[in-house]
Amino acid sequence: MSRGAVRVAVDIVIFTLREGVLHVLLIRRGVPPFKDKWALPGGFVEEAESLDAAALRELEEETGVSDVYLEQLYSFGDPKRDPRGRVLSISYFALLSSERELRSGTDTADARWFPAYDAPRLAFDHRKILDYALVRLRYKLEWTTVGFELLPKKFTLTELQRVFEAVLGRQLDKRNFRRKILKLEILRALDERRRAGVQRPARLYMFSATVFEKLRGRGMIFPF
Amino acid sequence: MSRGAVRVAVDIVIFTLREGVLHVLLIRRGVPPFKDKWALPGGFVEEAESLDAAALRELEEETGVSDVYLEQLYSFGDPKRDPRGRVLSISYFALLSSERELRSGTDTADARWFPAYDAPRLAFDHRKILDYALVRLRYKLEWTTVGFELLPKKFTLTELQRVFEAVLGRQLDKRNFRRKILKLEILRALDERRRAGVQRPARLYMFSATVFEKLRGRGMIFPF
DNA sequence: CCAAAAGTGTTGGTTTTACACCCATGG
DNA sequence: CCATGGGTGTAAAACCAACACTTTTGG
Repeated sequence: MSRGAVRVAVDIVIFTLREGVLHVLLIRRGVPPFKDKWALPGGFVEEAESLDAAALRELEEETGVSDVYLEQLYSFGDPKRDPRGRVLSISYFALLSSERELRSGTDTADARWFPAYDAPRLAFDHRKILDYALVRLRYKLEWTTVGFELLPKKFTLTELQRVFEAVLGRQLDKRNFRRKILKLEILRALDERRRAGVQRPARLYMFSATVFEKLRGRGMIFPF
Repeated sequence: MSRGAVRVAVDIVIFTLREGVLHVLLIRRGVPPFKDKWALPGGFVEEAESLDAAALRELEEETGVSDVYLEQLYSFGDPKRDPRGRVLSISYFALLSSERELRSGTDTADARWFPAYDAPRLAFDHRKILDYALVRLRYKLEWTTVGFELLPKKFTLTELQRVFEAVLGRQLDKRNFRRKILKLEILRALDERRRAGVQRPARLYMFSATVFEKLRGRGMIFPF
């Protein structure tokens, strides 16, 4: 093995919202090391594959979805992080909108959604990776538009507020939240409403990507 | 070569301030590929070395300094980014305080400081790395205390303002800047003054790390 | 007394926070 | 008519941006 030659894996922190709670997808390892322990989904980077491509491929393999929000997080390179030998982990985080239906095989005994703020012990240094992803997600939520990635295309303002609350872990004032979001002018109010039970139907909105650049100009998009 | 085995390099964007202008250290490559072209300092990660340790080692080799601000930036893994074969680049950025004296050998024909916003063509994908580092530095400057890393321990408010102006690339209002910085309560005013020419001597300040946690609590420290 | 940079306050506009009630709907 | 979540405004405080003159020093 020549100088600097190591194996490179991608590990993905896949977030979604279920019943208003932020969840993360974990896989139960079938082989040592850490057999039967929960771990982040991931795998080795192939020969001629970019890191992003490897992350997308793993994501597709685990969940059956493509075309999702995916962003590189951090690279973990402690020589002892994997007992099998030197494995570099390039971590990513992904956001799945809650409407997405995942391949069967997700959410079985060996692949389950866990509340992100209440995950079990994890293999390797995956706890560190998860914590890092949570920090990043919280910050990006407030400074970028990633929040929308956790929702279906059409959503109500209350649903959007629930996303913010689930990620930030605190309650927000309904009036202030709405004022702030609407002032950004990044939502398109639709003529549709959603009947969601016995109460007054809520207006639906869409994220309006055409004004994305507006925000960038105002320094509101965080370029990481 | 087993699946996923690649060589791993660290490349470091080393910033400093010279005469009020943000500079970056570049190395002229002595061997192919890109012989005689300017490139970011860097090198391969050793067998049993963490990524951070590799970056620190390279930094020390190039500049002779240790104990500097260093932070991982991003990992670039395009399979074609290095014509010699697959080389993953873990990029870092470092901030050197302007008082630091560097090893001789820095700032020679083969290692030179260039204005960061006016660097020559770079080898590999190093231009992308540099651009990324500049974006990151600008953001961190406004949301964290990294700005102090570019200054000596004791500095005047005007010097601090020059750092902000050099990085952000725009003029700031002296009164507003001072008010804002002082309100953070992260500076300790010293009893010393600096005589810097014919004019009125300026009060010296130190960064007061003991109040760092205050800022964190107020969400003012950006955790990347 | 001149040149040079240090130092210092006010005002108007915008943003943020805290806070409570009526509305539309289905059962 | 009741239960449920949808929807709306206002006032006080904090924050931000624009703006100009006096002070201290050395020569």
